[in-house]
Amino acid sequence: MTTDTEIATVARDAFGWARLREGQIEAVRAPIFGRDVLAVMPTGYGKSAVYQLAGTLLGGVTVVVSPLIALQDDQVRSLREVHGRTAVAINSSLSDRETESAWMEVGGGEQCFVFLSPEQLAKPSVVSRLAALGVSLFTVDEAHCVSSWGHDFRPDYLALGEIIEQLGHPPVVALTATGSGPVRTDIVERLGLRDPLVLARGFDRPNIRLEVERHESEDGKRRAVMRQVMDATGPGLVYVATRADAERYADALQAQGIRADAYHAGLPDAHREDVHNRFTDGTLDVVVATSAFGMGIDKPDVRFVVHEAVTDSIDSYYQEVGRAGRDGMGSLATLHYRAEDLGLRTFFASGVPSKESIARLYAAVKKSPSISLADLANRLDLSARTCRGLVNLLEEAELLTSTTAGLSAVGRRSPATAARIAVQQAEAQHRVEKSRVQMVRGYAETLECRRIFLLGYFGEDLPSPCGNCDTCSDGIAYEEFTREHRDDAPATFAIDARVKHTKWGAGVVMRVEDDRITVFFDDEGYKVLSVEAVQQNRLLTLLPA
DNA sequence: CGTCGAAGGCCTACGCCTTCGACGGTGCAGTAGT
Repeated sequence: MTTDTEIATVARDAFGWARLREGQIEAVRAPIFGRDVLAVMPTGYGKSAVYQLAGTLLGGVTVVVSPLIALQDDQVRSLREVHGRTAVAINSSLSDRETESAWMEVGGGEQCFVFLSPEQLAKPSVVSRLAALGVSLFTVDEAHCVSSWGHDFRPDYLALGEIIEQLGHPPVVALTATGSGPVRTDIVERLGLRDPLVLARGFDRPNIRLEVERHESEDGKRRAVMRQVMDATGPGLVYVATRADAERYADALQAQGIRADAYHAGLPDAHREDVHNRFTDGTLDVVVATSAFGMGIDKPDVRFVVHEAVTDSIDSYYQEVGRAGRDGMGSLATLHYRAEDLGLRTFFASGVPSKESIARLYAAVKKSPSISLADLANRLDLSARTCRGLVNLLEEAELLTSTTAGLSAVGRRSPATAARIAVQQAEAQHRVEKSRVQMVRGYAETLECRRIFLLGYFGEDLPSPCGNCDTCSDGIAYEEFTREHRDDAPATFAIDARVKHTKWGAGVVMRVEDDRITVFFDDEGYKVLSVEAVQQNRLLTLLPA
């Protein structure tokens, strides 16, 4: 185990870390031996150390793809100032001269970390520069963004797999703090990871108490949220669904003498930074935020995370909840649940592009094979982003391929047919997203132990009710648990089994209970089936793995 | 899909109700204009 010794030596000598966790060592070892790795580890576990050590050991250029410039700057500062490494972030905040000097530093011969956004990597000039230098390690930080943002919001995320190939597929390290089975599969597929080592560590956060409070009226919910935050002690986060709500609650809390402030993407950068800093240094107690507040927060003593509304998925919910109690001390996560709030999330999960726009784009590509994305956008008078989104959709529907040479159509279809297929593809994606919202409903309405439900969603089995959630405290969770673990439960499908449904096609068994079985279907998303119906009507057949 | 605010109706004056339309999240990059 020479390598483990080397890893430990570099950790100590170059970074000053006396001890590494077992998961970190395993994750570093993989790329050293040329193997891709997907590491799912909570913030604070030491994910950054994985690429920092692997990059140092491998030497040469380590690319780190990171979604936020602020995050990149933090990492660069830490690498340079604390650890004395060579590191640069290249993005639009740099002048032309600064960009050149940063590239000079990358090519300077020493081992170097280069932080880039996916948008930077979408530029051929950036990729060819990297290809000329040679890349030893390719890191994707916050890798769940590939899955959640790729389709429409930040489409350049979907091109990363192709970029990795263009760079000769150096070892890839993908890092994220969250990810259910389907999200992990999605990350592996989109990045084109080869036989990756998949590591998941430290999902259970037993010190966070889980609660759900149901509300009938909007007013009742508002009062309950206000009351809870006013009575709470210690720093905390309140997650809301809209910017207007963030400001409304922040104002109301301030009026009650609470040191609270709002945080959302509509506020000036300087103000956002100020809120972040005040929360970190303890002069601000409560941040009322949209989902914009999150990545990059590393405050150990957050005592509560209150959700004023549901999130778009359990993945997002657990990630936001995970910002509580990093110090291991008792903390509280409360979801204030109103069924009506699911509507907004379902709305965000809708919106299919028009058949006309797709047909036009497909026709244009057929007419000019090998057209570049930029030329295509120009010709159709679309924004680069809209164009990229449509191209991604067509690529996912296998109607277009994108190579270094440009775009070209696959097969010989009429624009109308292509549009019909692409719309079906988009609708399938939306069904999947809506089913993710429905799983949040499932969590909010479950009678069983909340933690068993959450960890089960992430593929981890908790052997007995946790004793630290509302359903456990009420005793309901134990009744459910006993009922579901009767000895006479009929044998069904195993977790992770690949199955085929008579109507919904192929899927993977996510969860098996006494009377229900949860399957994630490729084109439908999550579906909860009754075991009785499955058996009587032979709805599911086992597929070879 | 649901909520909120504006506008309009009611019909006697101020406020209450209904109806209708707008709006809702996440960030990069690059450009226009000071």
